[in-house]
Parts: sequence; C-alpha cells; structure tokens
Amino acid sequence: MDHDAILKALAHPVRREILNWLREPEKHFTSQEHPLEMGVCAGQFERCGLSQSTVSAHLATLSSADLVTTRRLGQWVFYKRNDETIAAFRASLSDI
Amino acid sequence: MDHDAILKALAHPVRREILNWLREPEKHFTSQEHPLEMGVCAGQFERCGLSQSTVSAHLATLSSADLVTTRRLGQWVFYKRNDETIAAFRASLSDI
DNA sequence: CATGGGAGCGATATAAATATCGGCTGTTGG
DNA sequence: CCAACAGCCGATATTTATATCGCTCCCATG
Repeated sequence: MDHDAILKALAHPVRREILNWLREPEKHFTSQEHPLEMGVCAGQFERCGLSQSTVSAHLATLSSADLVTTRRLGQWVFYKRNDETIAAFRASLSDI
Repeated sequence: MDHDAILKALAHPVRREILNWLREPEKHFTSQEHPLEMGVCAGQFERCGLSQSTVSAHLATLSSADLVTTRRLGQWVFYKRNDETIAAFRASLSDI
C-alpha cells in the first residue's frame, strides 16, 4: 500500500468523485451497454466534463495508487473500486 | 432469401465446414474466452488453416448470403448459424 | 488459347477506445 | 521572481481484431 501515492491521488476532487461514483455503479452508470459486473468503462468517466486525455490520466493515477482495479477487454478498460486498498488506507490513517 | 448467393456460398468446403462447426459451438470452440452465447468470434475460424484475410472473406460470403448472423462487439465480430435462412433454403430445394 | 472468376496470400487500411506527448497555464515553495 | 509541478487540452500514438487491396494461381467456359 503506497501511502504517499494514495494521498496524492486523493488530492483532487475529480478523482475523489470517481471513487465515489464507483461505490454504487448501478446508480451512476445506467447508460453503460456492458454489464456492470465487469466494472465501469473508462469512457463513462468523461461525464465529469474533462477531456478524454485528462480523464485517462486521472484514472491512471487512481490505478497506480491501487485505489481501483482494472480489467482490459479488447479496446475497453473497466474499473472497480479497490475496497481492500481503501480499507487498509483508512486503517493506516489512525496513525495520523 | 437470395437463392443464388446461398448456392455460391455453399459451393466451398471451408464455408460448409464453418456452417457445420456453428451447429455445435460448445463442441468446437471451447477455447473461446468470450461467452459462446454471443456467437463464435471470427478469429476462431482460422483453425481451418487459411490466412486471416481468406477466412474473413469466407465469413463475408456466408454473411452476405445470410447463412450466418453477425454481432459486432468492439473489435470482435461474433457469428451464429442462421437456421431461419437455412430452413427456408432447404424448403426451397424441393423445387429442384 | 484467351479470359473471367474463385481462392489464396501478404500487406495495408480501418475502427474504436485508451494512452501518451508537447505545449500552455496557474499555483506554490524558495 | 523563478522553478517545479499538477492539471488541462488537442494531437498523435497504440493496440487488436477485422476488412480490404493488389497480386498470383488455377480452372473452366467459350
């Protein structure tokens, strides 16, 4: 668990919003044609209003902090919240 | 039902073999990572030993004769036997 | 014997989503 | 004030399966 990377990743409102959306995909991504069990498709997050390249960078930040898991299927990448890492991080916060 | 196109499509052993394989996908395409309910992925048919471009042409012939149905998902195309057309064709054979 | 069509191949094009790059801006620490 | 850096964008690269192109070969029909 890269504590530093996690804190940096959480230091941006859009990335926090993405993590929040991923708590209840079925509430926020009803328009997705792929089954939500596979995760949420990267393109779905462009609803935050930023460009594709920027969204891709935000997702990469979340992923390298291991706050999300990814699964590639062909041209698509699907994202899920990584509650394991998040729980471990939350636990480690008690040290602060 | 394009009688002529169907006869031309059936006039090649590889295309007939493809149609036969599609009668029981679960017997012949166990290696496919996609669910077989979506159909059989085009690339699977390269097992006939021909090149990708040739296989693609054979599949296009079958498809334009409506002997198979296709479903595209991203970069993949999935094929199913079109038993409806085949039945109609079989019925029309009684005219010969 | 010519020729047109079907079959085959390698090479290249296409398509679609995502990733990366280069440049610009705004902010912050020294 | 300057340097570093995060964020942003448009443009371009990447990836992977499939489609198309240009060419050759072979056979059958005229």
